[in-house]
Amino acid sequence: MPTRARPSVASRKQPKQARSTQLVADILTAAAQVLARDGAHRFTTTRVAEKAGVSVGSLYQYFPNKEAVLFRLQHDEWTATAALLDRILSDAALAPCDRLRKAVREFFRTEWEEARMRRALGDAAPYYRDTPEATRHRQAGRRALQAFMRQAVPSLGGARRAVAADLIGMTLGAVGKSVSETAASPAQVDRYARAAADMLCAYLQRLSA
Amino acid sequence: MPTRARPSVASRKQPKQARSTQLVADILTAAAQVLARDGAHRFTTTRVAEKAGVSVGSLYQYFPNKEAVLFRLQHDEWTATAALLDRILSDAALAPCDRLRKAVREFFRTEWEEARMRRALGDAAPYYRDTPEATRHRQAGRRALQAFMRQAVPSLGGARRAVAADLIGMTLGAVGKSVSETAASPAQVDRYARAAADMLCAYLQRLSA
DNA sequence: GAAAAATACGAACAATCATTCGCCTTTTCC
DNA sequence: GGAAAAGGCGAATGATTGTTCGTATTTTTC
Repeated sequence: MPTRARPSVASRKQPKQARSTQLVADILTAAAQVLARDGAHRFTTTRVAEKAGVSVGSLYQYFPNKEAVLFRLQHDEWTATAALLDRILSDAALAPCDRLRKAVREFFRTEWEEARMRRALGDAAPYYRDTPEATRHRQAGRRALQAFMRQAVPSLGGARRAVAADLIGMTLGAVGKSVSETAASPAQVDRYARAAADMLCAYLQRLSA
Repeated sequence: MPTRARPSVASRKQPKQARSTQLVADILTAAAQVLARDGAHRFTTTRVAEKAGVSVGSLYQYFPNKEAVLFRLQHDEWTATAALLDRILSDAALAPCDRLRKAVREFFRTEWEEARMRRALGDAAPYYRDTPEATRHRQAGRRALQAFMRQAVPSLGGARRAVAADLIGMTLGAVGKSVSETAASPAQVDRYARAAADMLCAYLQRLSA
């Protein structure tokens, strides 16, 4: 696995014509399929290009390196997940605890549905984990959860609230990952989601008391 | 990264003389150092052998492949962690909740102290994750936690108790990992440990109610 | 002390992969 | 319609790595 200079994971150049836009889309679709089918271990640019019906050279015209493809996939996942959680957690029509319930359930479900690709993306994390873009995503997630916590436990001091928000975020992400790798059926996913929600709600109530 | 036939991760042959026993020990020490220093990405048998002051050929006399070295490292970690948690969680002198507190604190601390190697071992998980030995370890962990839960919430039905035990296990492991990768100081580790213990205890009490 | 068993060695082999670059084709723009 | 820009191609390159195997050394056995 040769490692050369790392031009970050930013895009190399923007597609300007319709066919190149399609080409990038094809590459991303193929990348997701290769990741799910062959695993992070066998995720190679050649294989992705082949699956997409495209040449390797073309791939490198829009992605500076392999990491960039993986990061783009993860980026899209993060964006979708962030939108989902943001929508649920800021829904003032529901009590904080109910929002959490709903968030856990929806999140666990989507994680489980794409379990194979998520797992492979997790395995590939070392490739993109430490990029500035990844850090920015994590920060955005933290802020969203802290905003939620301000509504859920307004009486709690800022420092302790921040720790609690981090803990909930970690639990959501980490347990979600565990569940999606462990659970065998949607029913089982829901059982774990219910249990996790019970736990988080119990924690929330203890914090407000 | 060539992948050939996989002779599992079992030992290839047992050292019979003193010098070979020492050689295996040197290899494992070197492996831990290489993992911590260079990361899973650059963990190669050649590098390990070099660091150990030993030839690659010798390494392959006692380990069937690279995975086996990694698995052995993880195996030793698991064994130590299991002993630690078992000891704490079965200490009848403490209330269940206090055992959990102590377990979380101790576990988070040891995770954090070896953060670099743990993270790299986590990155290397795809190499050994699906071996029967790994499954056996996970099963043992589950059983220990279920035994604890029988004492902590005896009134709860078996099925729900099993789900709760799994959830606590996932939370402990997954959040511990997150914390060890995130926390910057022992004080911060303890803050997270306290918060996680609060959460788990609140859950335990809700379950008994 | 000599044959046998165990150990140790490390150059060589066989894959695999990320990435480039010279060349050709298609689209855009005037 | 033709020049220029954008897109597309894929064999070749340069590295790295996991693992083997023939040979040399050390220890054990009798």
